[in-house]
Amino acid sequence: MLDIQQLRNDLTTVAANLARRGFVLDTVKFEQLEAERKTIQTRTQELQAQRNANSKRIGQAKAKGEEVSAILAEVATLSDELKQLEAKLPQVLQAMDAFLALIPNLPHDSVPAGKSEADNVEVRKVGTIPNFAFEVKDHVSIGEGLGGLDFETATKIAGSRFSLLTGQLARMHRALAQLMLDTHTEQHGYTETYVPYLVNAASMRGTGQLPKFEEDLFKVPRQMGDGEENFYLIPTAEVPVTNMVRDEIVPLEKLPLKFVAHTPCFRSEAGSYGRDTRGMIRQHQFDKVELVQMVHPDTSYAALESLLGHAETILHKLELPYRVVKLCGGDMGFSAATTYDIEVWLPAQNTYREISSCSNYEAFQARRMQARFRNAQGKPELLHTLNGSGLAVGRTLVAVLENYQQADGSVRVPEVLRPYMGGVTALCAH
RNA sequence: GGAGAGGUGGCAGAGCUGGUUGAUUGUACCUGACUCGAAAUCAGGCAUACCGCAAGGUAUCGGGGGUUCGAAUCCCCCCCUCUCCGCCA
Repeated sequence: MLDIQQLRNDLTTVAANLARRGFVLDTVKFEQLEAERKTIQTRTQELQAQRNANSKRIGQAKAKGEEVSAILAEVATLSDELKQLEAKLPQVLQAMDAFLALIPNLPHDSVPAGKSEADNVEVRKVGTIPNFAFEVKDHVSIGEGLGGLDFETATKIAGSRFSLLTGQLARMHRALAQLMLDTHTEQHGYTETYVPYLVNAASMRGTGQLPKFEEDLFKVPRQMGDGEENFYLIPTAEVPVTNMVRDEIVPLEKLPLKFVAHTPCFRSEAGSYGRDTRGMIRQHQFDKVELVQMVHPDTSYAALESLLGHAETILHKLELPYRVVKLCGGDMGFSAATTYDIEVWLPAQNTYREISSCSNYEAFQARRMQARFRNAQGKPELLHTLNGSGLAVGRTLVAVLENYQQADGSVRVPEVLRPYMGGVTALCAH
């Protein structure tokens, strides 16, 4: 959610900035809503003031035992118009709210111009792309060859876009998550958290998934008293973790807050039919270790760089080649002001694929959530929120399988992972 | 699932026989006085959002609806928390 003051004060600049990410702001509609709101609100408050004053007089008169019917008659003349306006005002305010809720965040000045993935800017390349003296296989062939990756059975159990890991692959998957959690808690100062995987609509609104992206979410209907309300399966741990501070005022000395959570993520992947249908790149369910920070506004860009570094550390440790790209305006997510993607090298695809996305949301989420801190002057002020994958566990497994594959179909276990896998040095078919 | 208690400002905690109560008080916090300095003490300030150049106004006492000229206070529905019983990984 953008600051409505900013829209009121400098609509053309806001519109121009939003255009940088390919969003066309309907300024006419905004001004219409704003004008309507203003007249109705002003008039309503005027009438309310009159009514309140009269009511007060009635109270005082009654206390003295005086006659009040004259004042009552006076109040009665207000009530019709007031009732109408009081009914209308919330409608206008809601319309404005709905309008604001669909406006994406303003891109930071440093965000490159561009429309799509193709316009993203490479920040750095790290590691050496491996040369294979044999024909590389993709993770599906490798996994099925090893016997631990079974899409057929997953499809029987659930459907397409699910996977089933068994034995040594399941263990490696777990080992990767452990490595990530241990690294972030022990070396990067994050607090480990265990969170709900089903959340309410208010939380989804807080981080920006609702109202605009409901079709991307899995919904779980739930009987609530007379009506029905939904639970939503989390598409990322960002949602429950960031919402920890919703409607909170964090004491200044507690900042920055840094949390890490390992959770499954559920995405309906509506609209991505036909994309990445082979393998475990794009699934309805996948595990991710997520880094979340809530920080003082002055430090959020420094925090973004360090958070990005924390995610990169995992790839260093696993010795996987990757690159960092800065997303252009047109490729950024709805709520982000700046996003870096980390893309890992996948030999079978002969390209880099996203394995992490690290963003600074500035106050965009905090404003929706009313997540604040008490500043040095003692006044509540909006926090800045950030998050990034550190990393997507399933895709990391894919990257390890493909980058560490050997001619005989076995897969070497990265050095750092071995302590988490009982000292096993290679995965072999048996 | 059954029975009861409760949800008020950063925190604690009044008010709840409807009227000058946006809300007593304590505490925390800020400013000033005193002090070499601090503590203690004293004086003042101290919720949020919105409208307004300002004066000032409006809204908000878990959420929603209702009664009323007027609701933190009365009525209805819902959510949440706590205690006891039952059930259960």
